[in-house]
Amino acid sequence: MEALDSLNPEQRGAVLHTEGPLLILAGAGSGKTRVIAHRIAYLIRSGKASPGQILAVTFTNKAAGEMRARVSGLVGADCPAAWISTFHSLCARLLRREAPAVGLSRDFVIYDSADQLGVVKRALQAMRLDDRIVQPRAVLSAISHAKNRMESAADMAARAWSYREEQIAKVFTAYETALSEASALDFDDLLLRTVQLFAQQAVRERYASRFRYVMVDEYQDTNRPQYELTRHLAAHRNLAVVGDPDQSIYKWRGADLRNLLDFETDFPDAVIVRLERNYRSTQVILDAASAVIACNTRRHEKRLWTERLGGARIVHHHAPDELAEADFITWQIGQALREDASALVGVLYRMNSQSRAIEESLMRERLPYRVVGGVRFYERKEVKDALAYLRLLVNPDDDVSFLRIVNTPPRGIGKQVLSALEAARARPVGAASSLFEAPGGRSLWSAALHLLQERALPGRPAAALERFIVMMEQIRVAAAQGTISEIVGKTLAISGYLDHLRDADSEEAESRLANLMEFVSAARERELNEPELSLRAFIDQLALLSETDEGSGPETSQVWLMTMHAAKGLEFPVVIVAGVVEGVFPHVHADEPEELEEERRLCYVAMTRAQHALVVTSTERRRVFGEYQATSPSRFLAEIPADLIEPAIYAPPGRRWAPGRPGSARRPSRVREAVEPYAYEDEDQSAGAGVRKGVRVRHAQFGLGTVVDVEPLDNDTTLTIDFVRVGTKKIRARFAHLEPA
DNA sequence: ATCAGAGTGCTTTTT
DNA sequence: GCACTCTGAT
Repeated sequence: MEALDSLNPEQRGAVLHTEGPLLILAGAGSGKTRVIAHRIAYLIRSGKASPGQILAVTFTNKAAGEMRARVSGLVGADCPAAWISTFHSLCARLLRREAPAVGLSRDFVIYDSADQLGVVKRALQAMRLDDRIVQPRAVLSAISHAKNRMESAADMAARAWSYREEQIAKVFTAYETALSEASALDFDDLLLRTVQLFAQQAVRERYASRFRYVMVDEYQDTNRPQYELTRHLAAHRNLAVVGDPDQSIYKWRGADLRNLLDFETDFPDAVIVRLERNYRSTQVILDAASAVIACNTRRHEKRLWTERLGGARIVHHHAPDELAEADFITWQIGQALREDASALVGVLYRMNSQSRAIEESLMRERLPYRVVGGVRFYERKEVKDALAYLRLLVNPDDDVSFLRIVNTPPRGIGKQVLSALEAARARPVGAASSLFEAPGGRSLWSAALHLLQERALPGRPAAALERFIVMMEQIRVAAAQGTISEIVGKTLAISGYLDHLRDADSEEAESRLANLMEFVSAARERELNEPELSLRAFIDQLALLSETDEGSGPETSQVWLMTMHAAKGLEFPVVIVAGVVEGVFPHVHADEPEELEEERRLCYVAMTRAQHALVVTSTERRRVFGEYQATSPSRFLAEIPADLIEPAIYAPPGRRWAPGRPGSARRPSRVREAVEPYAYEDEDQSAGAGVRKGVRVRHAQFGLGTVVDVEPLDNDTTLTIDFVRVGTKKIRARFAHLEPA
């Protein structure tokens, strides 16, 4: 067990305490992933459990993948038998096995938010409700909230106190009917149905002996169904949960901090381990983040410490607008990369819409970057279309997929046919008439079969519909054998999708074709990694991919753009937090004290992602809905102790638009390229040692100057230099790379 | 059936 | 400023 020597005493305690309930309160950067990995490895190597008896639940699939890799490294072998996954993937897997036990078809599909939105919109139409008064998104969020509280549509109807709420409850009912008729589950259903499954004692006992040791990460962000599921899974009480109350940022999604805070009440004999030593950030970053989070009133005092004393001060830049802000960020990234060609920079923002300006600036400078989240690959139209064919193949009742592709590419099936299908579906239908008839018989697919059988349609539409049905049967035959990538390829060919795009012969079609090829490659890659992967499991995986799992841009890229939420669990040597202004961060919508505290926790999460350097930016004004709006620096900036933050030394490249000459956009000036990189803390500590008042120096960016003041700082020196060209500047000696002149 | 153009409402955060 | 929907022309 020599591997345990590398752990500190608290971490080791958490690893070795295997029997009975354990609560690990892990501060940011305290090595909790390491602890969980070691714990799993320890359970296996000590013979306490076989890999198949271990269940570890993480927040994202990516985190699960990392965990798995770490465990393999420690154990010295792959452990595919160990269940390491997200709550949602776990539930999907369990339900695929046990579906009939809760009256569910094994062929259920998983509806993502776009699919859900489609269902709600159709329900609103059917109910003749104006979607301007009852917005689909609002309905969806009300439904999700209800499900998070484990309330049904009937519960919602019962407690409705306004006309609007009654309407929403009705849509909820219609939504549930639609999903059940399509044999579909939404994300929340995955959890709820699994909880329902585990209400059966036999199931509970079976899995309690199967999963002898259960671990749950990010426990502060679990919601009610996840909590119940955890209790069910850990009936044997060998449960270890890991969390940090200060990093709870998903209350809006139903997360309940009480799950973590009440752990001791739930398990009075729980052992508590506190991990307070931080291995990630410098003291400066930690002190700043701690000062900010300390402004929250409802919280337990916690002291994080590190041996990395000192560190560079946090850099703040206040830009005129979000375009100038983006240019500064690009410049700052250039600095960091020139200093360390292999550095990683995380650019974090409050909302996805902020990425555009930054992306454009990075593109202008040809700096490769990767966007995590936002418009994802698997949300592209063509990829969703391809997926819809596959989903309909697996489950013909999937109405959302049916509607998506029945006339894509165009095959003469329009409004007429569709309303005939809707009408036919509303009527009770006779006995099953085909292999493809679903048991429920109320889906659009079965309605189509009926209309054809009863010759209830005029000739031309009937022929078109029949061609579609025959085509799907052809795809089904073709898909009966071959690998997943081959099935995808055949599907796209037989459906006429590829031909349709080739005929279009436009740039857009070209890129769609490329994306589809990419999709086939992705399928190929997956089937190579996982030879036993079924088409159904493949589809499930894609539905459950999370924001952090996929992103656009090369995996190897050194600049990562993402929301602060998506950054949870990640770390970067350099972190830039953009748009730190009132209204954006904290968001305007966060007006309740509770919500404001959650924003502050988000700020804490963002700041503690940084290892060496933290840069924050704000703006004088920015565009909101295309209109300029004045903005002021966020209150969070004022909460950072003044001695830990300093203004950026940055010479803006001048006006983006030359006055009076519209259209003459100037690229940021060339001067930038001559700028010397700045250093990290492990860089030469003696820099600036020979610099004294009155000495003439040369700075790469500012040129010649005279030192007018020298102030010692933790382990660096602040120099005040009077430059010939740009006037007096305050500069950190270690970063300045000054030359004697 | 499909396209182009006009009009509208909206942006938190995500499994 | 954009993505989405609706409308009317082909």
